[in-house]
Order: sequence, then C-alpha cells, then structure tokens
Amino acid sequence: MNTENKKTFYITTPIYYPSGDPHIGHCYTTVACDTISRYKRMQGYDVMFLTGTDEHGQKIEQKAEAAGVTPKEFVDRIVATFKELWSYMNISYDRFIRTTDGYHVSAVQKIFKDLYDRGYIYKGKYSGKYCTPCESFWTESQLDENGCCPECHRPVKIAEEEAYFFKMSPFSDRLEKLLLETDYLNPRTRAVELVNNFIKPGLEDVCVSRTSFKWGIPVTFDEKHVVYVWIDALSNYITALGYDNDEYDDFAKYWPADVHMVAKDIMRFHALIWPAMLMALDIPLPKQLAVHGWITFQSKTGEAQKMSKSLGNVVDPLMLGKRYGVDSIRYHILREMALGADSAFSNEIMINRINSDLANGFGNLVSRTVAMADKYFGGTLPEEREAAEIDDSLIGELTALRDITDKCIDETRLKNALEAIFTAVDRANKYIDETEPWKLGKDESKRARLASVLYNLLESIRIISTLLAPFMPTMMPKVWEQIGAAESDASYDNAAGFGVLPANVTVHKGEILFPRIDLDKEIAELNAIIEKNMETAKAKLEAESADENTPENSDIPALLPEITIDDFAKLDIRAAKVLSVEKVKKSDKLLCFRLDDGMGGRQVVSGIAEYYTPEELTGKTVQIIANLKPIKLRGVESLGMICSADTADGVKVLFLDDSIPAGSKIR
RNA sequence: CGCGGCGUGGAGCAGCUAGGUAGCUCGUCGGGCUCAUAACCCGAAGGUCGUUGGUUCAAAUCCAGCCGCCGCAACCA
Repeated sequence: MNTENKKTFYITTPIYYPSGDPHIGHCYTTVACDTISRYKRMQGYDVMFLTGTDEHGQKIEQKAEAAGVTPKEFVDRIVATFKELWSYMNISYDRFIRTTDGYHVSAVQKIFKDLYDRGYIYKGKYSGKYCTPCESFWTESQLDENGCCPECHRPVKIAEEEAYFFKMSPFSDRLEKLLLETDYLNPRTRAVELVNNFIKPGLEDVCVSRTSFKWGIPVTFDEKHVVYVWIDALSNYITALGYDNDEYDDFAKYWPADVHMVAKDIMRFHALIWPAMLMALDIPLPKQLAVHGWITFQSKTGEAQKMSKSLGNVVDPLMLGKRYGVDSIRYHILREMALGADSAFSNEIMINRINSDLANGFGNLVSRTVAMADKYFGGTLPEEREAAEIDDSLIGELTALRDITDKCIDETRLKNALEAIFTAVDRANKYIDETEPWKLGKDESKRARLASVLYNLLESIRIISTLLAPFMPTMMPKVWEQIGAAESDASYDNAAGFGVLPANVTVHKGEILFPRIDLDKEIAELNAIIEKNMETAKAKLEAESADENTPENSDIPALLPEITIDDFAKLDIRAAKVLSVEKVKKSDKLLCFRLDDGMGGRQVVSGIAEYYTPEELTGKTVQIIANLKPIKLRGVESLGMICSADTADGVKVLFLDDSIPAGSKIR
C-alpha cells in the first residue's frame, strides 16, 4: 500500500457543528480517531490527525441572533468549549480547522469556481419546504414528526429560490464501483442499500448554494449566494492540508486520507457527495470511510432512545470524566463501540465495565504484581532466574499480542483490539494462580523461581500497557512508573518481545490506578443528576412554548397574501360521505377513501393514517376540494383532498353535519 | 412484491464468507486461594442457535418460504 512507502497516515473526524456544546456523541468519534492516531504514531507513522468545526449555516445565524451576538462571536465561544473538551479528553489532534478560517474560506471559493468552470456546477432553482417565520428551508428528513418546522414546529410550505447545483449523475458508475468493489466503505454492510436507494434510481444533483441566509462563504462570481454546506464542509479534509491555499502545504504528503471516520447519519454524504466532488476535481479518493453507530441512551425503564438534548439525557463527558477519570471514559466508549452498530450507553453498563475490566482485571493485576515484588524483594528483583515450562505459554501469548492489535487497528476494530488485550490480562492473572508466588515466597530456596515469575508478570504488564497506551494515554505512564519501566521500554518495537525490563528492575508501589466504583451509590447519585437535568430541560421547553403563545410569536401560521373572491371561486369544495377507508399498502401515512360525492363517487388519498383508523372515519361526512388536479400517491390515484386542520395534537379532519347531502357545494 | 440488516443459554454479543464437538463477557450457584482494589483462579447449572421445509453422511453455518424487530427510502394534495 501507499502508506507503507511514505509512512504517513492521515485520519479525520467530521467537522462538528457548533450550534451547542459538545457531548459524548462527539467524543465517540474523536476518541476513536485519537486512539488510532496514537497507535499509528507509536508504529512510527508520520500522522496527521485532523478535527475541526463546521461553522456556517442558517442555524448558527439564527442561534447567534437569538443570543444577541454575531455568528462569529457565537461560534468562537462554542469552539472554545470543544477545544477545552478535547484537551481534557487528551485528544492529540495535529490540526484543528474552522470553516471560518480565512485560508479555508478562500480555498472553498476557488474550489467552487473550479467546479463551476469544469461544468459540474450550474445555476438552477431550489424548491423545498420553507418555514416563513424562521426564514428557513428544511429537507424532508429534517421536518419534525408532524411534518412541521423542526425549530418552531409550525407548518411549512413549498417555496423556491435560485441556487447552484452540483451534478452528481456523471459519477454514478464510478461511485457504484467504489461502494461495491472496493474497501472504501467500512463496514461494507450498507453499500448495497446506498446503491439501491440512491444510485440506481438516479442520483439527484446537490444544492450547493443559498440566497436565503448570509452566514456562509460568498460565491465569488455571484455575490448574493453563499456556499451551502457540502462544498464548504466536506472540502475541509483537503483545505486543511493546503489544497488551494498557502496556509499549509502538505497536501502532497498526506493525501489521500487513510481514514475518514463518521457516524452513520452522515455516511451518505461521505459515501456519495464527497467522492463525487473529488472525482470532479480529479483528486485521488480517500482509502477508507469508517462508519460507526450512535450511542443510544438506556433509560431507567430499559428502552433505548437516541441521546437528545430535549430529552435531557445527554451524558456530560466532563462530568463523567471528573467522577471516574478520563481514561475510564475513553475505555468504555472504545470498548463498547463497534463499527456499524449502535451501542447502548447507561451508567450501569459503564460502571460495570470499569469495575470488571479496569479495576478487577488490569488495575488489580498491576497492584498485586507490584505488591509482591515489594513484599518479597523489597521492590528490586534479584538477578537470579529459574524458568519453568509453564512460563512458555504466557510468554507466547503476550509476544503474539501486538500482531493481533495491529490488525484490529488497521481494520478500525478498536473494540476487538481491547478484547484481545484484556484476554492477555486474564491470562496473566491466571498465571499467578498457576505459579502460586505466595508459596514460593515462603521458601528461601525458591527465590530465583519467584523472581522469574514476578519478572514475567512485569513484562506482561509492560506489553499490555504499551499497547493500551493509545487507548488510555493518561494512566499508562503511571503504570510504567509502578512497574519500573522507562518510557523507552514501553515502545512499539519492544511490545512484541520479552526480556526488555532490566533483570534487577525496581518497582514503585503507588496509588490505586482504577479504583473500584460502588455501583449502587453511584447509580443513585447519577440518577439524581439526570433527573435534575431532565427537569431543567422540561422547564426550559415549557418556558419556550409559553413564549410562543404570546401574540406576536404564536403557533398560528402567518397569514398568506390576500386573494380575491375570484381566486376563492376557483376552489370547488363539496360535502362527501365516507363509504369505506383502507390503509394504502406499503405506506405509513396514507389512507385511501371511497367517497360518495353525489356525482358517482370518487377515490381520495389522505395522509392521516397516524391520526385516524379506517373504522372511525367510515360513515362520516367530510368536505373535499373536488377540483384539485388528480395525483398518484404511492401509486394510488387521489382525486381531491380531504379538508383538515393542523393542530398541536396533530391533524383533525373537518367533519360536517351528517344531514348535509353528498355533493353539496361549500362556500 | 421498494432497499438493507438483525433474531444464538437471564442480559449483551462472537461464530455464518470457505458446513463436521455451540464460544465469549456479565450475572447466578458451588469450590479453591490469600499476593491483590471483598479483587483472583477452578467448576457447575442454563441454549429446540426465531419458525417451517429443502440440500447433505452432516447445517447456527448453504437454499426457499414464513414470523418478529430495526434502519433507509417513499408517502401528508
């Protein structure tokens, strides 16, 4: 591979959106990248580890306005908390890119122009769901559960604006090959889904500029446009290396990236748009897109839910770190995280993990080994040795460990690496029972044998802690201090060999590395904290909704422009009797109505399956817009529209007095 | 018949690509040990490997159908 020759390694986190303070979900990706970076550095690679923040867009613009500061001031403050957290979590990033950095801004402008000149960007019309009060466009998936604005929860309407688009279709074939025939997507499981859902039906061009907000990078040749998320955000991976700018100049050295790590919700953009952009620019593609799942929060009632600020269940990594130690949090995150799959987070799972693996397993191994060296030899081992056959299997397993973790790291399977390392911990603990050093300690003639046993244990700990250091960089130097290892003893090269520590090594009994946590007591305290957070979140929500009920900021949608009686006369509203209703197959929201409209009957489809069952609608009298242009919904023809009201409790059908005959005209 | 994934002892998972004694962690029970952070080690109980059928000498593993759960897409005239 390329990396083998030039010995560089480039790894990135996504750039995070600083609309709110960082939480443990951000830690997940970042800690994983940090661990891989540290491991690769230990192996001798010249590593570039990039993280950063994606600071433009209307959401930030609005949040800043609400906070009464400029967007830049707003993000400055939050970026500072990100950096603080990374510093606290011991994140060894080499570079931190902000999309507001001047060099990035000008590079994005050049890239945008370049794509335009190459014919991959063209001007068109963007049509989308628009919330007038918020002055925002939303995608279908951003809308809330009622199909309303995710910010203010008022109904949205369809609106259009001029926008630039990036052509995706020229890259269909190459993208399909990339996903299906290469190792780009890791894990590969979702490749088929992407191909079937997005590539086969024909890739849609991507909207890459907006005129509806200002907080973004201006398009140089059309000043009323700002660059919309994709080209701005995704290109950070190359501008941070100096592509199209003079700030840095190691693009040639580090590109293509070895790993882009992302959570599954942004996989699509990194699997399709980003490679397409690079193809359009004639830039080599990155080698691997590592996709991980979400941390789901296990509530007290046991059901899993996605972490969410509004639920108040966001776990504060700083708080956890202060209670249990940064390395313990890092360990738990990395030990639970599997590529592709979600992982459950609960305080109980975390504490049990810390107790069984770190306190009982590894911490205790160090503790008992050092204690014995101290007790039987006053801390310094004598140089006489006496080997035994039983040592061979221990030494064999420990010296083989490095190759196993190497492989796991290369495949981005950090969980498996930790599993392997902790199997070695168990092996060493078992070795103590096999050799019974406390018995040897009572027999003067067994001193050489005892020294061998303890030395083997110290060597085992040396190897284990060396390989563990990328995962838990804070605590491992303390381990080395205790087992009498110099920093140079704990090197990658030494990690596959036995007999590195000096024969007369001196241990230093120290503090307990990973104290055992009292589960019941901690759970009680943490639950109290969570409950308090939830109450605060709830109170805040209530306060906000109270706010919205004030006249100038109510739930009532803004009035549409005035129309004339002639405009109104164009609507043909009729009464109709519901003859029968059935759910449209393969749809979540659609009900199909057979109606008596007094004119021979008709079929109407309505998206109210979430609010009504067929039974409760049959026999009712409803009003329909009878002269709407017919349309097919999910393949079922709909001739008209059933009138209903949007309310806070969902959609309510407007039922008529049953005495009104079918077909009556309504005005 | 839109696309994809999952279903393995109480819990969480591995094994399935290249069929051949069902494995790991936690939990439970019993025993051992005492160097250690009430930690460590050994042993036991506990599984029709979702279901039905097929291929095979042999299926958790391959094939088909069915059931259940999840994700994505679509869908609100």
